[in-house]
Amino acid sequence: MTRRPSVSLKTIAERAGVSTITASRALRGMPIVNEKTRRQITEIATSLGYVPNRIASSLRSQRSGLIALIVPTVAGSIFSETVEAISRRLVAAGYQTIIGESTYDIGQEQAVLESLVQRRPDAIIIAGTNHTPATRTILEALGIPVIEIWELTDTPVDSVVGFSNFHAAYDFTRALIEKGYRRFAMASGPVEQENRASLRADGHYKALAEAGIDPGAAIVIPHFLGILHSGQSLLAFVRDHPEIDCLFCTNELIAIGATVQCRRAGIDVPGDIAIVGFGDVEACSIIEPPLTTVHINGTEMGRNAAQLVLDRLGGRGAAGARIDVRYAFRWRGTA
Amino acid sequence: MTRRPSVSLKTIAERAGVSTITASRALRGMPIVNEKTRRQITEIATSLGYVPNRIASSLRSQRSGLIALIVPTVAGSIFSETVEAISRRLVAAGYQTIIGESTYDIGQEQAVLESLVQRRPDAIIIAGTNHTPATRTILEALGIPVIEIWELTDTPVDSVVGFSNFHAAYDFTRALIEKGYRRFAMASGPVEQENRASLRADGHYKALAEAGIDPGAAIVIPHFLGILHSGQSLLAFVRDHPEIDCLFCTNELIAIGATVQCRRAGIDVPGDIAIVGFGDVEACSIIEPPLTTVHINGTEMGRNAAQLVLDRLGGRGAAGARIDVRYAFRWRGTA
DNA sequence: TTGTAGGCGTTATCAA
DNA sequence: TTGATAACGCCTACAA
Repeated sequence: MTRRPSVSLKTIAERAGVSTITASRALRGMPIVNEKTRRQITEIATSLGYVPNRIASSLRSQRSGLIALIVPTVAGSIFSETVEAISRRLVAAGYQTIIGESTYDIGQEQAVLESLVQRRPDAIIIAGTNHTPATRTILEALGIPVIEIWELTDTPVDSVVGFSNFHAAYDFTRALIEKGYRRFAMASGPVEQENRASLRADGHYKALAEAGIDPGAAIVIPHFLGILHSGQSLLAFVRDHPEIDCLFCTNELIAIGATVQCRRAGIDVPGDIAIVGFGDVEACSIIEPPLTTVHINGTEMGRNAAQLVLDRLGGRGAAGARIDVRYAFRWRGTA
Repeated sequence: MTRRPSVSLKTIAERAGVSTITASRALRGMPIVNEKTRRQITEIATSLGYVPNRIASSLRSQRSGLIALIVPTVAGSIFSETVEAISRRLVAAGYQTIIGESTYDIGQEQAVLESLVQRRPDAIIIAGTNHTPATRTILEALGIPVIEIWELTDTPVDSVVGFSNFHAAYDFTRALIEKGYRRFAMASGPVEQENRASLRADGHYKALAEAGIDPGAAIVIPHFLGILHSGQSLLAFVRDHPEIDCLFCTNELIAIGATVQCRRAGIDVPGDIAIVGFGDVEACSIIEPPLTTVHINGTEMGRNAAQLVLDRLGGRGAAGARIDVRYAFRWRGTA
């Protein structure tokens, strides 16, 4: 670990006999620099192992090259497709994403935002459309592109890329009713703060109410419980409610856990009980039987969000964009 | 999007009738500041919506509060446990991780490193111990803590937290031989650059050679193919090699794909063929039958790596740490 | 307990 | 095509 006397533009400029600004221009590939000069400067920079200081650059240019991304969690694969898609595209354009986790809590979301904002990101991508008033104030005051994702709204802070969780659940439930299911129960993550789980629950219940069907029992599964542990709770729940013919889960991890544990306990899915999820991570397709669920295109959301950011930062496009990536039902083996 | 005339320490200091350095000290909670003064400054800062500029702070203090983390990919859940554990711990200590993806390529790893290093991270955590010479040079010249993870080595750049991929595969294969398997084949991701797949393959083959067992056929599955697609290739491979009694996979995703597709094709696992994986993502436990595999503790690696970083940055601990998180066999249903 | 002076490394701006 | 100057916002070092 050699503590190298760090080489800066000044060092290079001195050796090349030019001013620092010329060295800067040369290394940034600005065309106004004489080719011979540039070559010489580049060579010196290389031989000295020069590493540009993006911190200084950010401070002076007022552009950090950072994009803040806030999601509930990066664990568990639900959001990781989106995160991956966003990072890939932004990295290709020379940006670095900095990720914050709200842990499904808008208070924590605000704390995370306040922390990320100190690094002066050039844009923000944030999951969800329901935030604390303070969060909204901050987002609006920032004066940078803000893209909300994983939901739609008519009153975004700026732009939004997502789908209607409410309508997806509503439509899906209607389709299930049409299939003949009548005795529903719901399994969900914590329903609060107008989060995705609550919007999905609302859509589900609305469809049931319209059809005059009893909402049935409900069970709440804590976040981060793990698929098989969730499944154990759900198995107990299902056993306590033998009348259920369709267990509606507001996320796919819960549904996978329920399916696997019911099967292992000798309950026939979908024979004895149908189980459906919401969201379509890869694990949905590998269990037996594969899960019937609502497919959400996390990658497409990520790509669109990143593209919006790039457009805005490139001076193209305006605030107020609204992209609906829709959803699709995957009728597989569990219903 | 109000373009607020940004409020800096200077603004606050002026309103409070103190110098900027006093405002700085007050807001950083330095105890030497008079309590009354601090309260006043804090109030002004809050009312003005002051957001500290970490870029300026980083530049002046020479500490960015950034930890660079380089992994092959964050998709696919293999490394996400580790990433998650690292981020959680570092965030709690006030650091932000910036992630780079090497896409399983040491050339790309170098490119990513060169990019991240421009942001002057306070430490680096990097997966793997085999790097390009240039990468190693850069890491050594940086003069900051460097933690290599997901492998062990006697010649780390600095410190290392991992396990021996070679020995894990070697031991696992010996255990499989003891179980009675004799006709092996191997399925692996690209084997190159002394990566984890190649180290695991080496360990496997060494154990076979010592037992005088034929290495058998081998198939390479490209990265990022997807579990079920990989499984299709593997199903075809298995059908072409009916003599195999144990398919040794160098990662668990491949093994899951093989198991699922074989089962669906009516091949009995483990009756007709045993299938084993390496690594233990959650998906291993939800398939039928659940996968026999080598359990790797990604979370523990992450926690340890993060802790090493914090110790070093806190002035505790020294370079040269070596933490072996070991591995364990999980005998489940596929072998 | 508070303040002065200056610089971290880069780039915007204006001038030549 | 190149350069001089200054400034981005903060914090280190030293002084009072």
